Amino acid sequence: MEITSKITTAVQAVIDELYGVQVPEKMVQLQETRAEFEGQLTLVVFPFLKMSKKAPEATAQEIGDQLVAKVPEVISKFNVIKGFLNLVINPAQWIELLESIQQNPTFGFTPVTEESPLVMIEYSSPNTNKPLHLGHVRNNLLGWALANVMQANGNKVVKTNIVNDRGIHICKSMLAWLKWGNGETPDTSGKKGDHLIGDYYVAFDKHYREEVKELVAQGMDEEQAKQDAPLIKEAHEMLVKWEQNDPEVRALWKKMNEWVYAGFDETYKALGVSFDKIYYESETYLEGKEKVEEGLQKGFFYRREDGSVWADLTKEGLDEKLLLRSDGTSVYMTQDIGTAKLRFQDYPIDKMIYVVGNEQNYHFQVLSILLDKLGFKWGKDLVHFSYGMVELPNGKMKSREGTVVDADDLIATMISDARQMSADKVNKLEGITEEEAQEIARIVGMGALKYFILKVDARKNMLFNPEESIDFNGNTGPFIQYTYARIRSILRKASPSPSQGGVNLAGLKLSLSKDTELSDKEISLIQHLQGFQAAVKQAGADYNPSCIANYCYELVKEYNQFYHDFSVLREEDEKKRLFRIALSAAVSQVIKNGMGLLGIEVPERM
RNA sequence: GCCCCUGUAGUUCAAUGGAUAGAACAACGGUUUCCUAAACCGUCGAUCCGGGUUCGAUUCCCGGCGGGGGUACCA
Repeated sequence: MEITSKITTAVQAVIDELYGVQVPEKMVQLQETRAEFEGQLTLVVFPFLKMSKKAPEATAQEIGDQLVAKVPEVISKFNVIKGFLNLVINPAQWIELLESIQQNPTFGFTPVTEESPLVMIEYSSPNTNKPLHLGHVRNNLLGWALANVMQANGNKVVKTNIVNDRGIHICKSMLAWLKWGNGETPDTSGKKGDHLIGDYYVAFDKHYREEVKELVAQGMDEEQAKQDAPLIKEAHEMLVKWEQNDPEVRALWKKMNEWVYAGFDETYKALGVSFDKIYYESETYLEGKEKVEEGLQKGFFYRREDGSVWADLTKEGLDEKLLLRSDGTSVYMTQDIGTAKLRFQDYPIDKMIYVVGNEQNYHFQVLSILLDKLGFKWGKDLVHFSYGMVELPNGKMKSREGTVVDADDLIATMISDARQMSADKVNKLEGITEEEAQEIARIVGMGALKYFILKVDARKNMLFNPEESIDFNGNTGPFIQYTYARIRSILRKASPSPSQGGVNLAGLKLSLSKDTELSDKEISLIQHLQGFQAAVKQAGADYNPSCIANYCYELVKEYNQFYHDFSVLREEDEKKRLFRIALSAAVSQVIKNGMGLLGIEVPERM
């Protein structure tokens, strides 16, 4: 049992004995003691003053006395500062804790069992008319990390993606390609499929705006011109043909979407994300219509004179919401209902999490109510993991204004920057092959990008300045990766024989002496290691992967100080040396697992 | 108009209602015969404004001001 929870229980017992009150666990606030005071754990005694009817200092004193008397882990050197009781823990306890961490490769994780609830996480959900940009990158990284975090908290996780593969936007690209493409393909052009299609989407928009401009010049009202421009009319005709299953349009649609998927797959692979089940809007939107009709029959919704179908949510404090247009075609909401239906058929979902930007907050508020009405048991408690936008120094990213940060470009830049960075440090990695150097650059470059995004609280908007490249120093992914690589280097030297577990020390049993003398820094490190459990739990409870990033950073900072001030392999006292090797091994293991939750790899050397 | 989110050093980010609000970047200064200096140490520097609740407020509540988003036939 970990130390903090042991002490918590002890405090509850002491309060009961002293004051005859059974306090809830939450009232026992144990925090890490600040560095300037002696001790490792601090009890905040203010909540107990009403029971003790004594001054903070006196209350702290008597609780401290009782703890020392009752709990062997607490030694007598406790001190009281105002309302804070600083406890000193028996060093042997820390060594025991370290051993248990080091021998448990899944330390901090709750195992998934047959009985675990099933959580489905939807993320990514791209449109197939343009390549992925930085906003998608944030979505994908968050979705992936969140899935890992949920699994680490003992949930069965199904990762899913709903691809928006139909609609007017696709028709625009198709039309432009027909008009100006000359049969160009990814192969003939050498372009990635999603970029090729994106270029035609841009081309459509360019010509379309020219047409509108001309019509306005001829005296037409701008709104009217936007509707009457020949190109947009043609695109609409194409959409109608698509819905009518026109073979030619469908064939073209299929071909172009395949190009896009091939492009997306490359980007997904580079990002290191994947899905267990992919849904396509073209296959779900009709299901949504059915479900809406069903709701209409049951009287949840109503039809207006023009034929459109609506949900009245004024009782819930919201507005009325359109579910089917007057021409019978479906809207965004209809599709989400249809997708939900299919998902529910496919999986016994206990909880559904949608990773979608915060501009959709209202949409998901409504969706939750509608799904609940339609009888989805998880509808009411669906989680909209609502993340903030990535902003550029000049504001939002806008495709039309050409201010998007392309995902593929960014990835390539990060990797080549990382390569450059390590090339500047020539003496370090001598003897490695070109492939190894490139692989390290990939790991480090992606680590920098991923950490940059994931360390920020997902709910908040974040800023990305393309002028300033993402850092490799300071509070960054490479900082953490570097610490890992240094530890692995130590471990290789400590135990060079593969049969001893030269590369993987996790399974190696180092028998540590309980009476090894420990420094404050070493105890503090063990304490930080223990904190991994809490970080994982909090990340799960709050749906907040940034907890893990912040945790890793704190741990690594602590270790780097230790590394600087103490020698591991050159320590002459064997007890201490073994202890420090074990401590380093445990830190590297927790770094690897923590970064793994974020989808960030760690290199053996860099 | 109405609804939601948000406001912390020059900049980018932290802080379950707890001790003197932490980091990083930038700036300036220091550390290498020593396990990887992508490291370590130091200096400078911040809670938008006004009330309230509390032993204690960056955190919770109310009112301003600033920023972002949504708002019924776009997704």
